[in-house]
Amino acid sequence: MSELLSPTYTRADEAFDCLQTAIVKGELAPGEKIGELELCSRFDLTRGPLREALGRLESRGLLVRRPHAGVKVVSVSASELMELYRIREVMEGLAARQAAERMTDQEIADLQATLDSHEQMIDEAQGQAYYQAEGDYDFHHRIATGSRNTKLAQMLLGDLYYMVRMYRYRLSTSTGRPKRALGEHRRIVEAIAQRDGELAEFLMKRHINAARQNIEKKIQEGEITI
Amino acid sequence: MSELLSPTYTRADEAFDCLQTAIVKGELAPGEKIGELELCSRFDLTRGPLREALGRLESRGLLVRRPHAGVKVVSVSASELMELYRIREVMEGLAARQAAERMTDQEIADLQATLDSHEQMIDEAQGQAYYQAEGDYDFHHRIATGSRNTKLAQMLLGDLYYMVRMYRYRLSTSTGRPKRALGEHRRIVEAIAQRDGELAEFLMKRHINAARQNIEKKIQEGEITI
DNA sequence: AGCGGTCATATTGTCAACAATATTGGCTAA
DNA sequence: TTAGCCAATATTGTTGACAATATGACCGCT
Repeated sequence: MSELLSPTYTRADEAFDCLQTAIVKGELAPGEKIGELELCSRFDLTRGPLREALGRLESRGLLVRRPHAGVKVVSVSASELMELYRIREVMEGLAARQAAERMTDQEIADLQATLDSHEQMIDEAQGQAYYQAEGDYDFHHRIATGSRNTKLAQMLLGDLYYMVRMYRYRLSTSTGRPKRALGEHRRIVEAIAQRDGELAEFLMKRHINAARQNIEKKIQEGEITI
Repeated sequence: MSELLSPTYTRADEAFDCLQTAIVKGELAPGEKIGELELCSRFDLTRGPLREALGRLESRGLLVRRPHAGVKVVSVSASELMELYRIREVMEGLAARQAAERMTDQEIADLQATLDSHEQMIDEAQGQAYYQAEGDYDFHHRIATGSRNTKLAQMLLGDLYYMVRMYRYRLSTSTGRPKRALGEHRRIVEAIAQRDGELAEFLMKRHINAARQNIEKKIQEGEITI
């Protein structure tokens, strides 16, 4: 974790980042009860900053605390994961619409460039899953910030994406349809480039809906289990 | 603040609630730099729990902290308030749709009953603004929880509503259109009662959009200032 | 007079000891 | 043998003191 990004990076920030990535990467198993002192020794922290970080993480819904009883990583059911995608659908739809209205030409050009590099990675077919997952994350990240809607970006980047990524890591599965997803990305960017917010919203909603159905199918077929 | 609601109500919880309501009610002015020790003496707390609460509040976007520099209540511009309504539009639209699919008949009956009592309060015309504001909050609150979408309800009740209410208090203005809003509420509940999720979503989005336009107009006319 | 640098101060960040409470194991009695 | 209760223990919640840093004033220089 880069201690040098911000000139003043407090221990609490460090604790927050460490715990968040640990939870997302599955190093802290969901449902597992975990003690404060154990966390302290593990991440070389003291309890003060740790507790402050725990408060933040609880507020974001990544873990739950019961007074005097300890803290455990939140465990979300398959149906709850589907609910997350429903939320993403409407919120990212809005983000796409506002991005179409507000992104600069430069940002749109950059976005198209990243799609090109994503395509190249997929064609080279090495480490597909990883690159596709990161590429997908990168794409949605840019749309969210491009919406110029501070709170919207904050909610997407700070809340939803971390929970979704948590499952990406645990399932260690990308969408499983990289080419198709890339095509959908391209059409969304096209709509944004044409400043057609309504179309961008529609396409984004359909894109996320497709991803949700894809995962739902896999769960029902028993390919993946939560 | 009721210390008896939860059997174990920690100081940090107390601090969190106190500060949140103080911010929402405008007792802590936006932009105002405020010291920790001042907050401690004001709410009779010690710095440990206070800092934990500050972390939570920062995570929720109600205040910002700069290391070694202090904490100040977030100040949101008029345009940012409008952005909040855009988010509400899509999220509460989703909530209404899912509520139509999932609320129990009993819950729907209760919802209709609350609308009746709201109507009565408005007709009696005493303390219109207050009751209408509370009634409106109550209505949207029930829809959010009725969606059975945990994360959605959490984001609406825990994040957005507090920020919106913050402005309600500061402007000390309800929507200014109680009768009309009540009629819109009724039509939404009708759609929910008929289990017509699509219609409920449409009506809810239009309802919030109307509220947004109403506030936007008032701001442009200079009736209210932020 | 205006500007830059330095230092004192006050405030925040951090830490370690103390108090309060939930859990767990054992014990007793039915 | 099992159910319920009680106490010991370990963990969390809280507190006050210590260290580090940003702010603001003062002074000297240009």
